[in-house]
Amino acid sequence: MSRPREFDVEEVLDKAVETFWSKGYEATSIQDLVENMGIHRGSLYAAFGDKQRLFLTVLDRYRKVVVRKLLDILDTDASGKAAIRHFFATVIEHVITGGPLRGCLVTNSAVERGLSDPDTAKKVSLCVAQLEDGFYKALLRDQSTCELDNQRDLRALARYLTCNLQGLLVIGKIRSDPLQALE
Amino acid sequence: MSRPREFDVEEVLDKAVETFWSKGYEATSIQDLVENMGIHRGSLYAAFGDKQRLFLTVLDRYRKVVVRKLLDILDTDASGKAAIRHFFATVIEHVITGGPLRGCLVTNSAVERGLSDPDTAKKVSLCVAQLEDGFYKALLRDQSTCELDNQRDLRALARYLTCNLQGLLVIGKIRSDPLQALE
DNA sequence: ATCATTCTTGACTATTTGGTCTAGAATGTC
DNA sequence: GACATTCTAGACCAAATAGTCAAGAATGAT
Repeated sequence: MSRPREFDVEEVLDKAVETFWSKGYEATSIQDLVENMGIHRGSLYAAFGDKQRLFLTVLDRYRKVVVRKLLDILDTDASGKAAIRHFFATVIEHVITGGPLRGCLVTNSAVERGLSDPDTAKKVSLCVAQLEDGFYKALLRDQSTCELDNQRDLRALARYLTCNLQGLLVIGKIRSDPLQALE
Repeated sequence: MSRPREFDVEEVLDKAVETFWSKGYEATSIQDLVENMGIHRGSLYAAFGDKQRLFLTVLDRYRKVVVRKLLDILDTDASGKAAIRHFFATVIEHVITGGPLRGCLVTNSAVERGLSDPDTAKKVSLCVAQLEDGFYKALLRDQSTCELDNQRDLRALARYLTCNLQGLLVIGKIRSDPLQALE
């Protein structure tokens, strides 16, 4: 009935993820997005709305792709301890090899925009809550197999791990040699 | 010999600290600074140079005032454990009562500008290194009084605490109820 | 093949950005 | 009090910003 889009939405969205991830929200101009996404201004606005809406869509995409992949590591048959160990090893690998120390889009967005934009804050909170829940469920497995003391407050432990994760992602942006930051 | 400044440099610098702290580098316009610092455009440029140089000066000021105050907590006669406990209690209090969840200027700057501006990265690294060293020295006290096992790698422990601090500051920006984030 | 639809394209606009400059006022020294 | 100096004040500028729009091209349904 009409002319179809010439670009793949998810494909260019991934380019937008990369751009915001590397530069942050404020430092990314529409021009940057146009160039990196490889589509023209008009198409961008037609397909994704304004910068703010695109950014929120980008956050969703990041959660569905990057965060999801991490959550899958925790959601396994292995022991919680092993899963959590694997999780952090992957994050560190991710931070190290993810090109120029760009950290994590969620963490970056929390710090840069969490205060000024409630919509961003909400999406960031969702990601963080999902991670915390992933830790919690992993810990629960260990408690059910008596690998973990029944008295331990798993919610507190999960929050503790989430906090450590955020710290690691910040340190990862500071230290050029991330191995130094490890232990 | 010449007309003296009508404003106190440190006083208006503190206003600049507040502004960058609350809004971040990119989101802060010269106009914001002019309004918040209460001096006029020309005076601002004459006294502090351009935006980038002002920001670096602001980082120094923050380190000398805010970070210094925190370091003093660690540098005490009390046991390392007590000092570190006091330290984190203060940080949390600081994050909670510091107005609208603005976190820590160093952490914020690390995330927002660490990648794109080497000068900022350097100043951020200095702050983080100072904090790590503060932890290290506190731990060293406990090792000398045999409160802490001689076998422990204090440098690793200090880095671990530094990482936790960063995580706490990020979580503090996300959670509207910081007590939730505590344990 | 025609037509309605929706795409792409790039020029366009109003606003805001960081930064400069000139004019005039206030000061300390002589 | 006169002068050199350095302040304040705010108009000014070029460039970049986010976002719009109109014209033409490509498509699918008929």
